[in-house]
Amino acid sequence: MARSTGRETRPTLKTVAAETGLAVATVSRALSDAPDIGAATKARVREAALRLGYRPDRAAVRLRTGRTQVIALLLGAEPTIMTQTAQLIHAFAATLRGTGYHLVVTPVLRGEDPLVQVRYLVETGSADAVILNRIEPKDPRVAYLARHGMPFVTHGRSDMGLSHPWYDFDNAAFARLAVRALAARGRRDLLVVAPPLAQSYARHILDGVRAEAAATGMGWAVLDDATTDAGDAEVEAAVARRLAAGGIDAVLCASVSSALATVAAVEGCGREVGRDVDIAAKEPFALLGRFRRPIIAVREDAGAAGEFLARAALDAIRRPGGARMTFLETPDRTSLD
Amino acid sequence: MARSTGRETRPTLKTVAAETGLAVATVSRALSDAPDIGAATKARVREAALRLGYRPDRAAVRLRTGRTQVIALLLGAEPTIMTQTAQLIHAFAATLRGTGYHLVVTPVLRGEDPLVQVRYLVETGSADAVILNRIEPKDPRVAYLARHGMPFVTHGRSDMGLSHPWYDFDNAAFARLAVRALAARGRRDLLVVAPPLAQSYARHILDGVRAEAAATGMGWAVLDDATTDAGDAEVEAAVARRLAAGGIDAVLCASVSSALATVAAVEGCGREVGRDVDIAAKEPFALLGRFRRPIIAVREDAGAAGEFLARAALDAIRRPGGARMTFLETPDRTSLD
DNA sequence: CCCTTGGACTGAAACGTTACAGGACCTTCC
DNA sequence: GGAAGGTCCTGTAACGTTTCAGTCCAAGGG
Repeated sequence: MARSTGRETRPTLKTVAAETGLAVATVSRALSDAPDIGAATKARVREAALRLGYRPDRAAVRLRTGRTQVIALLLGAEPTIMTQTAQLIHAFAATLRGTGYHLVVTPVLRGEDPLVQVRYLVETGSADAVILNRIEPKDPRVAYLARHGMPFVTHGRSDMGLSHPWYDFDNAAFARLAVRALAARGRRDLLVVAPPLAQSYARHILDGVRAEAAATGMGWAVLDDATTDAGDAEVEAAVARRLAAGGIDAVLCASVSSALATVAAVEGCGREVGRDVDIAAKEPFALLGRFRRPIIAVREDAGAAGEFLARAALDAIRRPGGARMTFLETPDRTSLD
Repeated sequence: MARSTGRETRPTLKTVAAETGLAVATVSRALSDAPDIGAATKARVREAALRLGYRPDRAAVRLRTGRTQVIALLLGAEPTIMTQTAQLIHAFAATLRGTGYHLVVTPVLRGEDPLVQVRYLVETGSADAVILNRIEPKDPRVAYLARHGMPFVTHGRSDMGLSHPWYDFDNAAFARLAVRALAARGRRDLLVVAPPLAQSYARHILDGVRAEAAATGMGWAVLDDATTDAGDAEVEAAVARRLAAGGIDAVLCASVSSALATVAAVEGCGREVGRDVDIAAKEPFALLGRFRRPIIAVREDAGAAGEFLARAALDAIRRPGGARMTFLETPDRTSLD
């Protein structure tokens, strides 16, 4: 029974102008709180706008001012476990509610040049700011966006010496917590399953491990770079080799998937998680930690990242030049679940 | 060193018109392949547009035509495990790439009237179509969108007798697969941990259980509605009570979180998963299945949902009235991992 | 030879805003 | 009394499209 009610046109500035007997320009300036409009007039206009249910037309504003009121979030091609992403998107969008900004999400297609998205955004000017969800070691998108003066914020810190707001999980703190927990269980020989060392976050993990290992007297070794970049099967095989070689009673994993691969490796060698070997891992939900509790889980709060990045993006838009000089500190939300 | 290069204005219809010596209107009509433009002219215009890198201004198109080129995805308040959501968003956005449509994501804020989002979208006309990610039993948003003639598509089927495209995981097939697998392991007495029966998908699960239980001679019971709607702790307690009462050797769970709660309950009673009790659950990743393999996991492919919903939304936009009459069938992507 | 027909193109208006250059009108001050 | 300066408001011109109503010209029919 959805009947379209003929003349059901939504109110514009013109409607409000007619209602108040003022000029369209006056109404516009009154609503944007311009200095040269009388207080009484402003109040009158605001009342009428509210009463009529006036809402500025985004397309018209965008056409006239060039401001898109859009923040674009660029997703990676295909992360293994995507709960962080969902949490991040959710928190990001929630933070944007009520600010007048909309969140547009775009993924990199597999096999696609990662620059096409940012080029599109810059060339068509279809966003006021860009969020790069995950950045690669020498991510060309960072340089491109900086060069073209597009405000942007990254999840993960950039290694390119550019100053822009970023948010990063405190990987060093994660590693310290994990090592401490493993040491508390009496473990003495740690294997670190980290991403390739070229990635800055791998270095932060190692910094944390180094510090806490020294403090607790734990011995440690890192799994070969090449293998950890490959699939879970590679990781499982590599870990199994190390275990077979002996002298390992603890493993620290940077992701849920490598933790699961490690579990498989441990069991493949006929050992038992929690008895012969302890595993510590980073994960977004209390998933591993709840499961029979054999894995020590450190929670990565992607919601905090989303909220932080949203605020940073709004900031970057509002202060086009200056604010981009500030490095924003990583809030330490790391906690042992 | 980001220097703004003075006159760096992007090409418009006017630019192309000047280049080709034609009128702006002609260029516009040529590019939109209107019938009353000569073939030679069209070719000439297209060549020039391509060469100059012309891209229509979305704001201008939107202002003029009312078409927003936006599809809005409405997220629920705060799902427990959000990997499905990420997968869905990813696939959805990927499918939209190259269609000219952008994906805007909005969450319901906690405690907020679920209608405010759809009202906003309808009143400001800021989307051409809406996707409701998860719908409630008598979701008021469905009625609202239908009443206001906004094209929409739902994830999960609606129980309101309205015809619109939807996508749903085949819960009956999931239940059949799960029961069959449990029966194959020699289990005889099943407890079904499902969402409140008012939700249509719970009914589909029970349909599947009923059919396969009859076929395999499995006995079964459903966990109290009220408790499954509550948190994981409630579920754990309720399952523990049932287990203590005896006669249960299998549990079927509709979600990862309830599966984990069930594991906790089983262990809390001093029993062992895989030995005394088998658990089957639905999950988006091969997570539970890989973990020591005590849980029978049925994979829910949210990526397929995202792709399907994106196509359905585009369809609904293109054929405003007609296509909305067709119910779209659920592709059976259910598989045992 | 004129009139119609149709094909190929054009001019101008409109979509809803914002920004710029004024224009009333009232004080204030010399 | 008139100039100067404020305050508060208005008209108009864009922004880049699409669309509607023509215009122009060649071909074809009578």
